[in-house]
Amino acid sequence: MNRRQNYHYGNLQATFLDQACKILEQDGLSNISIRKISETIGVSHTAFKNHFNNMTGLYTAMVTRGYADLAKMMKSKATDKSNRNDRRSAALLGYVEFASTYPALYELMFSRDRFANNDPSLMKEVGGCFEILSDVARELNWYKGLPDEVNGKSQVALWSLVHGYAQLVTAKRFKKENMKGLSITDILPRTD
Amino acid sequence: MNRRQNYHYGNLQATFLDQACKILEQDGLSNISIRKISETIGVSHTAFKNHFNNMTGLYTAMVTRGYADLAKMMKSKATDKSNRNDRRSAALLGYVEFASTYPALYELMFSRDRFANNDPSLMKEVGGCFEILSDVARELNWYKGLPDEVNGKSQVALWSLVHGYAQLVTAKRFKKENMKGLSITDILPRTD
DNA sequence: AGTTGAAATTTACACTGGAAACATAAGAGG
DNA sequence: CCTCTTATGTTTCCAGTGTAAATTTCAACT
Repeated sequence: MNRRQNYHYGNLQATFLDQACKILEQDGLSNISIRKISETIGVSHTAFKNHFNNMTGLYTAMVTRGYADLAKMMKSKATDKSNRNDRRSAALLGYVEFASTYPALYELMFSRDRFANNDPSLMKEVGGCFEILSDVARELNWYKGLPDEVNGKSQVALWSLVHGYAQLVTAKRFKKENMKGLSITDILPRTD
Repeated sequence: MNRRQNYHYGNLQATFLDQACKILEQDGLSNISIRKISETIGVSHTAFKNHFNNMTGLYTAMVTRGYADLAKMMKSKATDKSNRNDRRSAALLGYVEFASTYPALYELMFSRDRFANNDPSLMKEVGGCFEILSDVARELNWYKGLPDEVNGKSQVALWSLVHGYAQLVTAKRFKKENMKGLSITDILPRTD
């Protein structure tokens, strides 16, 4: 592994994916480039084509891993909590922390024309995140009058709220005086 | 105006801005290019430098106009409504309609490293949008226990909800069966 | 040992944004 | 009317981008 005496590299796929995510956060979504990534690894700028077909393919892989990590972040924050209330708070805090830690990747994950939206493994990871949020939404039990299983209002509302909050915070769109000590759990509608 | 017999164009600034927004929606945020815009206008690809210094300058102008139009859209939908309840619903529906009509511009408006976040005229327009939403939030009167003027919880919550909803809808992240006949006004928390 | 196929390189190309020097037009002031 | 100045476009050039095609390397299998 990783010897690279002369030619072949050894697991370039994983290395490239790692480095791509690193440079993405360093330089921002609009300044990332394949040649830069390749150069820092020490490999020709066309080597990635064997592993990711395209720039689109690379982006798709990055986004896929992003959603997987997002799900992990939500779960890991929730594991050591004892009661339900703390668990769902933890999941939401994990969501926002992910976006704050990897803002450029988060921006990529919700960009419109860079990656393959219909990629099967990506759809699976997105579904995983949606499941977690759906569980939280079910526990929150908004819109008591209607069965959530039918229309999914709560899921839509919760994901909208947490995604909007996460992106607006990372984009610094809120005034400072409005954000003092505020967190995502503070703006959830009351459930009583 | 617009004669362009030989050299000078005549209000190239406005023309360039219009065409840039048009091509942005046609080709998507990651496929826009100055040369393409200039070519369709019939002008050299460096002519825009006199009006917008940079690509960043052009993006900043586009985003500024985007926020201005967003405010207009919210206001125009609300004018012909008689009661307060309909007016705030209309503003929110206008917000979502803007994002749905100009999804690429909306994506640009919330991107992180393309335009000058601290541009004065941009900040003014952003402030205008925030004001409208703040008014709606005040009328919604969530979090009755606390004075909204102090901590701005309602403002943060409302903008998070409507922005998240708008972007997730335009990015087609929700399952179809969850969206049947659903609109932004349906997922507002109850105020009773 | 020879063959085969995956993995990486080299080369070439069309496209991008930007800098710099130049060309043109319009207006101001004599 | 003439010059000077300034704004506005053009030309030319350059570094940097992603991608396609041909080529080279190397590991693994018969």
